[in-house]
Amino acid sequence: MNPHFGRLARTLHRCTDQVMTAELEKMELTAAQGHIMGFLAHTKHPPCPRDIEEEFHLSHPTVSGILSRLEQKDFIRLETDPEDRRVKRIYVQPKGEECHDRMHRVILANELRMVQGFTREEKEAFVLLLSRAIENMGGSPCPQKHKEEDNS
Amino acid sequence: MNPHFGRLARTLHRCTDQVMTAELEKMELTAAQGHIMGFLAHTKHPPCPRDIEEEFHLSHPTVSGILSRLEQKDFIRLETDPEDRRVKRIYVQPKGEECHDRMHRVILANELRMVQGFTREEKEAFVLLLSRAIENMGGSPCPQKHKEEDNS
DNA sequence: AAATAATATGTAGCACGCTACATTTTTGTT
DNA sequence: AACAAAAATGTAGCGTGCTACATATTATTT
Repeated sequence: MNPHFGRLARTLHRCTDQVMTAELEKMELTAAQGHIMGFLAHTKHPPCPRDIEEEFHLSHPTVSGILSRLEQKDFIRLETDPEDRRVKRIYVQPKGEECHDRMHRVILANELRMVQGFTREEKEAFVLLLSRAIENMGGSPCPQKHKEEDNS
Repeated sequence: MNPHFGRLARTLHRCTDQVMTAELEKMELTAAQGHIMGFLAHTKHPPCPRDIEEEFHLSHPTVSGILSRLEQKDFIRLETDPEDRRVKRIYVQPKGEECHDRMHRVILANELRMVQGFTREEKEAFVLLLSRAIENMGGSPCPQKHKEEDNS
């Protein structure tokens, strides 16, 4: 019998995604946008789209789309870096700052809800099993770009 | 410090999805389409789109889209049920039958790959943890309708 | 210095997931 | 029988994910 791990992973993802999106609706944010805003809350130096790609293992067109929607809604502003005119810097706007706290609470609440009733050992096991499964499936969907290796 | 269960679930889903899609490419199928073809291989009575929705916990427009793409590519044929003209019956076409074996092998291979190196206990634990997490997040993204009696 | 490679981003086009609304057909009520 | 509710599917529109190709800028080689 096959336990359909793939299907379980997909279902879990979609459940959390929809719960999250529903809770963020009042903030005019989707789950994907919310996660990125959550990440932006902790960064000191304004990151570039590339940083988001690596943090979330997303392709650059995906990141590009989410960021431009966030910019349209005035959560962030994108500006070309004068130091290196290839990269754009992501500046969180006042509207973005305002939602950081709620954002964080929603993300945390969802994490807690997901492993509700799990013992500490089960949580740890879950993380490990998920990570190993991800590793088995090739790690990251979008290939790591410049991983500097020692080619002697 | 949160272990980002949500992010792990999403990453795992996307990894498996992409691996699967890559392997099915030569069959002109995507992962989503392949899973549905795999399901159709086991059904005796021609199912309706509604059955797919429940089996995979998908919304009906999603199923509708995938099925029409499968029909366009001649893997299946959709026909109105004369008994109840609201429902459509899904008939697997020759082209669909042909790929069942390969389909099955690819799905199985991916399941095995995902839990490669897992002990039997770990696999069982993984299924349980995933299922419990899904349950915590509300079970199924699309609300279960009503269960149907088996009268065949 | 000029050509080439690498890097960051933009755009087009598609699959798939959703909600919301519309349509058709059956079923249930009155 | 007429009307309303339920059920299955269709359609529109959007967000998110991808690949493939294009562009701009910087870094490297020659």
